[in-house]
Order: sequence, then structure tokens, then C-alpha cells
Amino acid sequence: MELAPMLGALLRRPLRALSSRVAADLAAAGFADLRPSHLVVFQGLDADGSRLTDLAARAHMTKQSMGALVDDLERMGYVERVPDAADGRVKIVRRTGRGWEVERAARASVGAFEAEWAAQIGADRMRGFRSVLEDFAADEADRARSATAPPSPHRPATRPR
Amino acid sequence: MELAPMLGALLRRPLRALSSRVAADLAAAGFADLRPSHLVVFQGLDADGSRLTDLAARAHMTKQSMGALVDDLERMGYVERVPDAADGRVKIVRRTGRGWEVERAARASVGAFEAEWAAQIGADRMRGFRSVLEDFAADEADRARSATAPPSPHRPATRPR
DNA sequence: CATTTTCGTCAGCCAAACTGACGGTCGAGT
DNA sequence: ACTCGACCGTCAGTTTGGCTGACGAAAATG
Repeated sequence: MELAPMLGALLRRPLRALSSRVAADLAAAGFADLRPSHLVVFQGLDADGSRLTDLAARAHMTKQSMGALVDDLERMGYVERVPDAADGRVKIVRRTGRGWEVERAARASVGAFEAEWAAQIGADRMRGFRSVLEDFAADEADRARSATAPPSPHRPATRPR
Repeated sequence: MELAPMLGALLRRPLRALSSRVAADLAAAGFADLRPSHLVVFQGLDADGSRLTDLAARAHMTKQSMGALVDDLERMGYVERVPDAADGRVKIVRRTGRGWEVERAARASVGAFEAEWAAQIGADRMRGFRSVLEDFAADEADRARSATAPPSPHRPATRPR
């Protein structure tokens, strides 16, 4: 007697399938030293490089954990740390040439997965599906922005005594 | 300069939001001792109980890891292990009364999340979105079934020597 | 009965995250 | 000019959540 699967379980399935696919494709393309957790670094990395603190925030991780991942990637030659001219504390993490190759291969793999999925369910359904996800992401970004921006609407004026 | 987010990042967002929501709701409902990994046990648990081996397979985990989770849940009073009448080796893991309360609370939380999401994007878009996920899960189940069923199409007749 | 398979546990290991403390740098106000 | 709070990145230690391999007990098979 099985109970009906809930939304969480349904969302997890394609994500797991995609991860496996990308991992396999990258390994086949000669990037076998990359582990899954390294890929989240690339996802947060701007084209012209990012600072560690930003990478950590985007990946919902601590600076320390992200630092360890960047250490790995630097050692393997996928990224490099260059000092920021404008701020002496900051080291900018940016892709090397090999880092860009990973980016390209990963995007190709994800693209192929999505295309095959679309072929199975139909391009229009896929467009609708994707648009729901994109709207969710956009709304979430809005919410985050309005949560930091406002002039502290009514901080409870703590310390009554 | 940000690069466009890929499908994986888009899928992860609602999943993360849902997890946070459910965790918060469960904690508020008095189940603060449950950690995220405990919930995957409930997802694989049949209404009339399941054996440890099946739970592990459904969660893509080893029996040992699942065993540890079940130990926790048993200690906290959410599940119990009862001997199977038909097979002396197996112990059936099944929900206690409190375990069913968790199930109910979790489903309510997920349901609320989904309803609020649907209210924002429209019920018809939500239906389409969900149907894509359900079809994916169904196809995956088919693939898994046909991968185990066939009479080993062409095992390479190993051991040439 | 003897053998093989299945079920669950135990011991030990490893990856990946976390918290807390810290030294170096920046920038804003005296 | 100087201090002082805030921010950037790193170091040390811990927790969580998985894994593998070896194993004993109970069934199933012959």
C-alpha cells in the first residue's frame, strides 16, 4: 500500500536524473576530477569573476565551505584567485581557460537533457514547465530584494527598559 | 555579469523553498526533533509498513544508512519494528500513532505550499507543471521496470578463457 | 542436511557541510 | 590623524550523512 508521492519527491526526480547525466557527460569529456559539489561553484560564478563571500551566499553555504571548494578547483586548474585592485581584502575568483571549457561542456550536457525531455513531452509543455520555474525564481529574487532594501519598516525599538 | 541559470538551478529553487517550509511547519507543530534526512524515510514508508531493504532502495541509500535513520525514528517514537509473520528474518518498519501525526502534518504543509504557489501562477499552469513532473516519474518507473524484467538480452558471455 | 541467499547489524572511513575565533583591511566619525 | 566598527578571507575543530566491507542469523534450495 503506497501513499501518493508528494511534490517534493516529484521535483527531486528530474533533478537527480539531470545530475547523473551531467556528471557522466563531464567525466566522459575529461573532467573526471570534478565532484558534484564543485559544480555549484561554477553556477554562482560571474563571467568576470566573483568574490568568495558572494559565491558562498549564492550557494547558501558558509564562506569556509566555499573556500574549500575553490581551493580544490584552484589546485586542479579550473579557477584562479586574483587580487582586486579596488579592495585589498578581496581576491576575485575567476575561471581559467580550462574553467571555461567545463562551463561549455556542462551547459551542453544540460541543454541536451532538456532537449531530450522536451522531445518526449512536447515543446509547448516544456516551455510552460520552464516558465513556471523561471517565474518562481524571479519572484524569489524580488522577495529577497525587498527584504533587504526597505529602511527597516518597524524594527521593534527593542530594549523597553 | 551573470550567466543565465541552467535547468538544474531552476529546479533546485522550489525544492529548497519547499524543504524550508516543511521543516519550519513541522518544527512549529512540535516535531522539532526531526531532521531533514528523517523525512525521506516517511516518503518511502508504505501505509502498512515496509522492510528496511526496500526503504533503503527507494531512498537510494544503503541499508546501513537507512538503518541508522530508522533507529533514530524508533528511539523518538515515530516508528516501530515488528517481526514479519511470513519471514522470520524481516522486521517490518511501520509508523506509530505519532508517526502518522507527522505524516499528516507534512502533507498539510506540502499541500499548503503547492496551493499558495498555484494561487500565484494560476491553477491551470500549476496543473500543467505538475503533469510534466508526474509524467517524468512515470516514465522513469517504466524504464526501471523494463531494465530489470527482460531475460538479460545479451550478457556478454564472459570468461573467454 | 549442507549450501547458498537474504536480511539486518557492526565497525570504520570519508566528504561536505557547520560554528567559532582570528588577523588584515577598509571606511566613517570624531 | 586616529580610532573603531564592519567586512573579507582563513584556520581549527565538530557534526551530519553518507559509504564499504565483514559478519551472524535465519530462510530457501538442493
